[in-house]
Amino acid sequence: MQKLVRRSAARVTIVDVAKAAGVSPATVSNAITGKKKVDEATRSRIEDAIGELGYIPNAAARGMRTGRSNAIAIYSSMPTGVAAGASKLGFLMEVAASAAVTAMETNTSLVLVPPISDPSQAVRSIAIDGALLLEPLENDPVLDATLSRGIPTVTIGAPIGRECHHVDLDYALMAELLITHLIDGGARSFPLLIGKSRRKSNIEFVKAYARHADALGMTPRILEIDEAQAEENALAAVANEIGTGPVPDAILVPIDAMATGAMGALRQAGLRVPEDVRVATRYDGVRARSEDPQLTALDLQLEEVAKVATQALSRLIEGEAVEPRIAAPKPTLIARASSRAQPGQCEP
Amino acid sequence: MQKLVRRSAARVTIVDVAKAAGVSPATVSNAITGKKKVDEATRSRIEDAIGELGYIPNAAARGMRTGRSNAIAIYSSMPTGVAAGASKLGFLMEVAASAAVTAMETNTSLVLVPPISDPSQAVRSIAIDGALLLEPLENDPVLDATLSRGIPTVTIGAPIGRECHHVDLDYALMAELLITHLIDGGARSFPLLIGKSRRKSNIEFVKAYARHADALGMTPRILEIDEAQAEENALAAVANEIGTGPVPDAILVPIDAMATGAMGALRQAGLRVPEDVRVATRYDGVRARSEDPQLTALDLQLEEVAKVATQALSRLIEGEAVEPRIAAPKPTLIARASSRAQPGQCEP
DNA sequence: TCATGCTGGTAAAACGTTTTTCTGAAGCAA
DNA sequence: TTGCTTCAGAAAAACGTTTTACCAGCATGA
Repeated sequence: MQKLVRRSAARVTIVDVAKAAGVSPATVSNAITGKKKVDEATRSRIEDAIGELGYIPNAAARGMRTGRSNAIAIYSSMPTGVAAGASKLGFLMEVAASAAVTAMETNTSLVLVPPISDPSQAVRSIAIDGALLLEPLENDPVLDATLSRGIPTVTIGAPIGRECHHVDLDYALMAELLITHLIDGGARSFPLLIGKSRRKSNIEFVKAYARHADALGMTPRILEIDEAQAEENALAAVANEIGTGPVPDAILVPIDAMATGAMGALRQAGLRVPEDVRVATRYDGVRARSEDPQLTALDLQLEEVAKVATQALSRLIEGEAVEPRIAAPKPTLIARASSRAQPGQCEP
Repeated sequence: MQKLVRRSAARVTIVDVAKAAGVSPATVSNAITGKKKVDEATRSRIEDAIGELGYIPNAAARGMRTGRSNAIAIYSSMPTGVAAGASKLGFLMEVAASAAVTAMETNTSLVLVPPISDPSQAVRSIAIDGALLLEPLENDPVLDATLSRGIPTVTIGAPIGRECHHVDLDYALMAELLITHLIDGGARSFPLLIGKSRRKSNIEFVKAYARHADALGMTPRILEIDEAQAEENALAAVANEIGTGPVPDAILVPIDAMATGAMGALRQAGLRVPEDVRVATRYDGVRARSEDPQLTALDLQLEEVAKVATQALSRLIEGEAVEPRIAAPKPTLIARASSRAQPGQCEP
């Protein structure tokens, strides 16, 4: 079995090109970057030489001189239990895909930083011009790291207790859409399963839920779950909820990994969805769609969200003035079988 | 509305640290990288100084000197119609997620290169030590670019007509699993919808299909579709197929975007799945799971595939000898409603 | 005593660009 | 002629590391 061997490609540098074209390296640089005018004749000689020799600028050297890397990173401080999950897809990857496409428009590449290990470590020693950060925590360590290093940062979802450019996801509206949908369908007694970490999304959902519960005269049941083992913990919490009190007529469970767990608990208890209990979640990912029945969720327009975030980051990197708050597109409801209204449940 | 302003963080360099610790920059470098022994006392002085000053090595400068960037890129030459699609997820992102996690284990970050625009351009001017490439084409331009630059490359799925390290996805087995599943369920007349690009996956599926058709005495119907508009083209092709000939009892459509199109065509024709026509696809992504009924597909174990690919690339970058062919984990069938056997279809 | 080797360290070169500063030539007006 | 400006380009500095070559001191062994 033959081994392939690595070619040790005696690198061709800008001085090789300069020699071949009979000019100085500075002129070659100017011809390439277009920062200074070079004569048409010399430019074409240079371009010929470049083609001839197959010259490719050394990105590291360029980056060292200019202080730019033409790369941005995307981070999530969500534990892998949520961010990854069954097929490692989800929120982070969906945003990343769109961000990568948008970044490429300004000749920037996107570095994917998986949500593991020491985040401040992950920020060090990666050459990036800026960072996108998903759903920051209060005192988010990644945000600490990027901001203290002076790296332009845009968070997706507002940060808590500090200033940072962010795309302001309208969590209040998300909660409103889901809660009124459940109520409109007849739900009168439904708990909220939510992450216990201090994130804007969790906080806003709790707030909206509490408000509606109050207006409805419903005893609020807020089950706060550790996101690290989202699915298992949610399953246990729902099983416990069902076992101890009256069976709820619906469950609001924004985080999709927890929704999977909740569905599991309902199945185990022999409860039918949506006939006995109706379920709604927030993120319309692979989990929501592959449940049986499929879960009602929101179209968060993540593609657009990622796009505006990336564009804002781009401008920030260029040193342009950017409003700290960037509006996000409005989410819309995707009603699916899991929350279909049940006849006879509709009166208050 | 207040504007946030970028801090111009007067960078602290290795010579600042050296001065503070009363040693030379070389010694600081040695202390950090551990490449040469430095006395315990001096090392701790250096570490104190680093902490004090908040020194962070400049990745670009380091990269320029060492020729390493500690980053790998992942490319796909699939057109966006397939690689991206409805929610921009899929094959590429699933592999990317796992690759990112694996890469991080060797302190390497992963650069996500979206499948757009000029691929050879995308390879230039990104500082990477190696590349992963999904399902290469014959004469793949990305592969041309990386190999000609001497960038260590591992493809996922074998390349065609040239040598390159690759994880050898067992397309023949994939085809076998799906085809025998359909046949075992009673299918006797089913076309193959496949991409027309020259990729190992397409070629192997055609080969296996032809072989089975021959053994079965079935007239082979191979519909080759342009992957660029996969969903629309597949819909049209299936609509045409149904309209012109006898209605098939199944459809084999490996590429998930095409499966979505096929399902659409069947719906429009008023044909039921699986009662009238049974459907099976290959990649078990969001498309397969969100169809109604959900599509039979394969568990390709992409997480593991990405892991072994990334590890092999890692070794390649380190200059270790790596076998050109890396075995992939075996795919398994995930039978779902879309291909459920129909009573009365089982006799030949 | 001398050669030898080890240890912990330094000075300086090197990496490949971009940027700053400088220069010579040409053009033009007074 | 002189002085001033513009232009295309060159020389050299600079970016922040790592690496190479070297050195002084000290121990070791013959």
